[in-house]
Amino acid sequence: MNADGKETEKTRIKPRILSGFRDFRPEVMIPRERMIETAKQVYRAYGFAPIDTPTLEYLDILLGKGGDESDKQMYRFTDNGGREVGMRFDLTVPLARFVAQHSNDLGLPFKRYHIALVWRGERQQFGRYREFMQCDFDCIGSLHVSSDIETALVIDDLLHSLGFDRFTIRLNSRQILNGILETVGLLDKSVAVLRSLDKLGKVDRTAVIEEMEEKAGASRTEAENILKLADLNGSNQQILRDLEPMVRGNEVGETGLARLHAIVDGFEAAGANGARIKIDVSIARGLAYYTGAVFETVLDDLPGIGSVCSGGRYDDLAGVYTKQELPGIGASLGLDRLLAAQEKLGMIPEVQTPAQIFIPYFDKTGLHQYLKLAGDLRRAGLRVEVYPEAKKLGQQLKYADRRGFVVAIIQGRDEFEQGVCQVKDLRSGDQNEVVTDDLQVLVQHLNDLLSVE
RNA sequence: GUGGCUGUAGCUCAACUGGUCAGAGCGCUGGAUUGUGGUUCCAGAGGUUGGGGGUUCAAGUCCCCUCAGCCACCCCA
Repeated sequence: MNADGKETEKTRIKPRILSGFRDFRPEVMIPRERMIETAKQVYRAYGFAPIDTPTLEYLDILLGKGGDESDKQMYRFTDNGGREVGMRFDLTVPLARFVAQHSNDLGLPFKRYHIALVWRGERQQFGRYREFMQCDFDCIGSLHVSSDIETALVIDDLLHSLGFDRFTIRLNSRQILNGILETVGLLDKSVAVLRSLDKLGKVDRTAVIEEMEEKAGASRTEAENILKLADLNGSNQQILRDLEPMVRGNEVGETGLARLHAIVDGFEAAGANGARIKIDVSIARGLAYYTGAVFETVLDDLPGIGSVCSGGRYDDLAGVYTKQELPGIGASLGLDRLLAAQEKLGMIPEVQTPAQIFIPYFDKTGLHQYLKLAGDLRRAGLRVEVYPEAKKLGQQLKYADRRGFVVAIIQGRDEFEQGVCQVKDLRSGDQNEVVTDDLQVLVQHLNDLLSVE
């Protein structure tokens, strides 16, 4: 303000953020952190160990690993030292570099999880952003189908632990697809063919055939033969039976079929719900490096959001970085898509505070006692906030209510004199007087209240 | 990256064919005799109509550019 009482002329920068990038307020960050924490717990439960890698890598490390598209979508620039660098667009390529660089120290098989941001210069859409978080888990160094089964189990476990009940893990095998393409004579066009095949869910049959003719140079008969795959229907066992004649005599195809069988059987044998996994021969996954099983997970209630957890097996993760052959399998949880889904499905409670217990700063002279009580309760494992000002009690309770605190502990002059406190359940409004000289009693009472959902 | 639709207070929206059109509800802040929230009542703050330019006597309302959001393609978490 100047002498006239008017605001001084000043060039203000309008606060704004880049398209496709986001700010996170507490009410979205709280469920976000919870989801990350849940994913970590699941990964750890299977023995996956955490790693991290730089967001920036030398450009040649990243280029050409995920196909032309990922090259195009990659954020890249020349750094201040004149180096060509890129921001990672997934966590698999950095993993490859990481394992190639440290394989001597890591030992195989190596199981890791990696939760971090990745960047893709793509148009934003619902559930799709330019900066988003991936939660990868991979097992490097084993060819055994056991890790394929485990991958399916982890996906199942993840979705379950995140509170989703209605979802389908779609399973397919690149080996089967390649086997069939080989017998048809289109193996060299596999990428284009599979890309078209992948669209079957969205586009109609004739459009897919036309695209195969156009982009992959397939004949109409060849295209139609491939599309027979999509006609396969029914139970997993039924599809497996139907596939058998289609791959017979082709080594790759037969191997793929046998492995698919083993995954389905192993999934159920481990105690998971077999109905949750569904062989779908039309899913191919765009990524070029998959060579075996491929997974894709769709929420039954929100299929439009796309896959929320996908991955697959690759023979040679790090061939461009090292002579050592490193086969592996893994998948990536789409945290941002799942959060968008939870939001849309009303699975996210509106809470703006991570604390449960609220202590109003009620009696002006009681600050030390409030702080002491809060400290005691925190040491007992509770999350507690003391209001920072001695405002009117009603206003403080209003604040607590809005933020979503569960319990308020009210103490004024009377309570201090009597050695008690009022424990108020902010959801029901019920209030009980509890003695404060025995902390255990109070903590027990609070835990009882908090355990009620 | 390409194409389409949209853009008014923090949020959801209103304002006839360009002319008191800058509003409502919710939210927010404060109050309704000094120890109790989520109900009610009162008051207040808050927008140069995303930004810039143009047409016009006059634009939120028409045109262009730009930014952002949504949708489709591409691709994918």
